[in-house]
Amino acid sequence: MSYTIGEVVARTGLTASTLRYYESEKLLSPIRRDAANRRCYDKADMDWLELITCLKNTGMPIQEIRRFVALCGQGDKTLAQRYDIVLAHRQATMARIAALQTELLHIDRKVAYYRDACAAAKLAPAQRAVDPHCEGGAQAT
Amino acid sequence: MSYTIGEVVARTGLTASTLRYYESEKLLSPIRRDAANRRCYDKADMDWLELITCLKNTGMPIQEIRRFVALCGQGDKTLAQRYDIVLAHRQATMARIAALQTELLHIDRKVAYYRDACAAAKLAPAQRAVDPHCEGGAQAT
DNA sequence: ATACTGCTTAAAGTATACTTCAAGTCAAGC
DNA sequence: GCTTGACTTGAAGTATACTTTAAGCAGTAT
Repeated sequence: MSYTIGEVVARTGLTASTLRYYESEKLLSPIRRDAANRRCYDKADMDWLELITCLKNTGMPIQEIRRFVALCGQGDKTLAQRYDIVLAHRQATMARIAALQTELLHIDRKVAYYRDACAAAKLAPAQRAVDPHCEGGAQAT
Repeated sequence: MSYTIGEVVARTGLTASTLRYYESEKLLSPIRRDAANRRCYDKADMDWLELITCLKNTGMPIQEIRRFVALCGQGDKTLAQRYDIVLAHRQATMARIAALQTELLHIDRKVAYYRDACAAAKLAPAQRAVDPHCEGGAQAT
């Protein structure tokens, strides 16, 4: 069983151009073709796509994904290298999550600030200074 | 008390070019200059930089940061709009964290797979098939 | 005086990741 | 037979976010 590029578009949300681009960039091995030279994506291709999407979504650049995929094509002698890559990528992803959580606290403070400021503005309209480039007089940044 | 662009570079880790770029893109209001036309960043500028960096790090595009900053310069009449922006951005950031955590599970499985595969390869070297573009025969993607 | 360091500008260049375009092929439906 | 729609290609174009370049100025060290 296999899928046309249109079906893969429908299933993955990627565009056909992106799928061809990934193939041209060797993120995917050359996709099998039917008699009319149209791409036939099989289950294994879909699995690769899912992995590529995961790595891409977690911030791995195309170049490094390509490097990883290339190592996968070279057999068991590259297992250790691939292990190093996924391990480092897990660390990077955890670090990214932790960083976002820290930044989220900053954003939370902004949300609280504006919630209060909006409430105050409704109670006392036109009572506040207009300070160019600053959200208010005594703001906690 | 204020800082030269070099001091800001040292404190923030941004480059001088980036600082000038942010100013030219109106993410910062025009920075005050000394007698020799050199930029003097004051505490308020540093606070803005921190906020901009937070928004940028959490994936807000320059264009939207500029829009937010512009609203900040228009006084209390834009408080509600600014509240909407930071609220939406908090949602987006939480969604991003959740998505990363889901992807992390996928990566964790890869790490476990390679850990085992490396161990197995050491015990039984050269016993495994070389399958182009696939990490092994019975792999759980 | 001169060289050096740190800053200034506008404009052009770069990296990443696609996206769009133009022209063409193929199979199916009318 | 002819149109339509989904696909094909290589090449050029786009968006974002900077970075680099070239030329020059101000203040300090020798």
